[in-house]
Amino acid sequence: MKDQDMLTIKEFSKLTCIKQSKLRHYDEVKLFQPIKRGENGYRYYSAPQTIAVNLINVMHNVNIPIKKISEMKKQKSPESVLELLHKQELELNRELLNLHKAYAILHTYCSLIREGLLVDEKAINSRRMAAMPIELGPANDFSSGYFYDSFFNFIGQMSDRRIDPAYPAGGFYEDINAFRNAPGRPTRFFSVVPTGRDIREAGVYLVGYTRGYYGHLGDLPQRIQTYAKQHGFAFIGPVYEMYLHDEITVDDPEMYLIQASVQVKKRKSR
Amino acid sequence: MKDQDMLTIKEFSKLTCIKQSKLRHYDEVKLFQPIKRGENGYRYYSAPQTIAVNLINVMHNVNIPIKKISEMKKQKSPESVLELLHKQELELNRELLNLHKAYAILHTYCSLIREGLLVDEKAINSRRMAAMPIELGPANDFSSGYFYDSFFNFIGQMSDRRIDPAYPAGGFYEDINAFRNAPGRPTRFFSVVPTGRDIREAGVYLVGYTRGYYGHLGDLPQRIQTYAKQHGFAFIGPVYEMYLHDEITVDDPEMYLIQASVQVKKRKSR
DNA sequence: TTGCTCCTCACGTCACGTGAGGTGGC
DNA sequence: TTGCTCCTCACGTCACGTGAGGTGGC
Repeated sequence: MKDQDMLTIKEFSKLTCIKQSKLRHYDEVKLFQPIKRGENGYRYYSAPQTIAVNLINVMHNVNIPIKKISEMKKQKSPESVLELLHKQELELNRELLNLHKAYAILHTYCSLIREGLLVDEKAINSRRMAAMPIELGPANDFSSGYFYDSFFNFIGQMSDRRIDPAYPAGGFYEDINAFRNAPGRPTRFFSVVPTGRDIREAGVYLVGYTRGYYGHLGDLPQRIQTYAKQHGFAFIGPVYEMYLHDEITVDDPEMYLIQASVQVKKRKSR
Repeated sequence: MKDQDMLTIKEFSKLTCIKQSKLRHYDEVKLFQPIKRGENGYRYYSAPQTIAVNLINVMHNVNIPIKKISEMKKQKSPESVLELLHKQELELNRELLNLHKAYAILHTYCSLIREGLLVDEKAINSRRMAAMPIELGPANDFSSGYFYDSFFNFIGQMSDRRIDPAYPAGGFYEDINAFRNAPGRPTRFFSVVPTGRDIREAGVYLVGYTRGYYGHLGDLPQRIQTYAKQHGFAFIGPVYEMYLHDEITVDDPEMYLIQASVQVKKRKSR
């Protein structure tokens, strides 16, 4: 016989939006149990239990392991529950920061890929670019003959500075000469990270593209220089090398899409 | 023989901060594989692989299932990757909102519990209270004789208004008479939710406490009235009933900590 | 030889989800 | 009897983590 005050698992599930299988599991591991079992084994829940199970479910949804929540229920006291909840508040804050970071990483990748899709890769062109925060790594030293020593050194430094290695990386050449003399061997590496302490200034840039494997810039430096000469541009400051499409988005390593950008000004006409 | 350019699983794991067991698992399910296997079965990774695995790991950390990421790698093209990443951006946004909500819920509970710990439960006292956002439910109808019908109706309404049922609930009495005449049978229920459209106004309140099960207010209404009379307070507006400690924090149902608050003003002395 | 790293099973674990097969009340 | 709900196994799954037992290079 069902009591007026009692709810079957179906009713309780509907009221709390928690699946029956989850409620049975909660019962089995003693995280949250019905107040009564019928003679036929039926689970019966009471109305006020919705309050408790809702909070338990929230805690569980934010990845507090069942064992921790169970402990809380055993050590039930305002002080201990407060302590656990407060810890979880702090933990949640950390998680939120992590998710924001992950969001920024995905967003940055999206921007690069999208830009790559819009590009006319044959042409050099000049255009205004907005400022872009980056984080510059240490000066590279390729004397070991092993390119990736420098790259690993860069990754290590970024890690020391608490910058996630998943942010897209690029190459920084201190000026057009460095770029022309050793394309693919940047003066430094940089991360494209919103919280970066450095910046690619806003301004008018010459922007060119090429396809090729990491560091294989082909004739891009020459094409940029020729264009500048023909159109009366003088170079200002560093050259930035970025991979709009790389092994994430393209199968053939020779088809990665590389962008080089360098700030320019109009040469005074005589 | 190890190639100069190649990294063992240990080195690669250290560089990427991904555990060896995780890398082996990624290999097994073909999510991410070393570029080469030695004759002895050793896994060898290349330096540029750190870039790809970092993004994969980020995606995986934000709960994109391995199968989805694998699909992406099979259907590799800028357009399809962009689509997936963009979808995940939106998904992440939803998740962030959920976590913020969970944070708000935990935070609200912490506040209530903490307040309960500081309380002198015997005494009535008057003090300034800050404004508190709440969301009022529909008017209760207890004529069915079954108390929880009203409560379920309230929960249903909150759910319709997209308010998480895990926020602490309380009772709202339209005035002191409703409170005195039917303690435990509030005019409405309310949720303590930061985004609530209603408000418990800032002002001077008489605040009293009692211990008991949900709705068992004992002599609290009388104690509040007596205090008001003795100290020359007149009541303004509704009475709010809240559970600072409930089944989450206290074992014995008779020891739940109930708070009642009602705004007052000084009666003019004659 | 000792230490260190690597390997492959195989099994454990966590929190359920999913049938299969059977019961019980209107 | 039909439909619906409930139950208990038992097994599957997902993403690893954890040994056990063995190999291979300096």
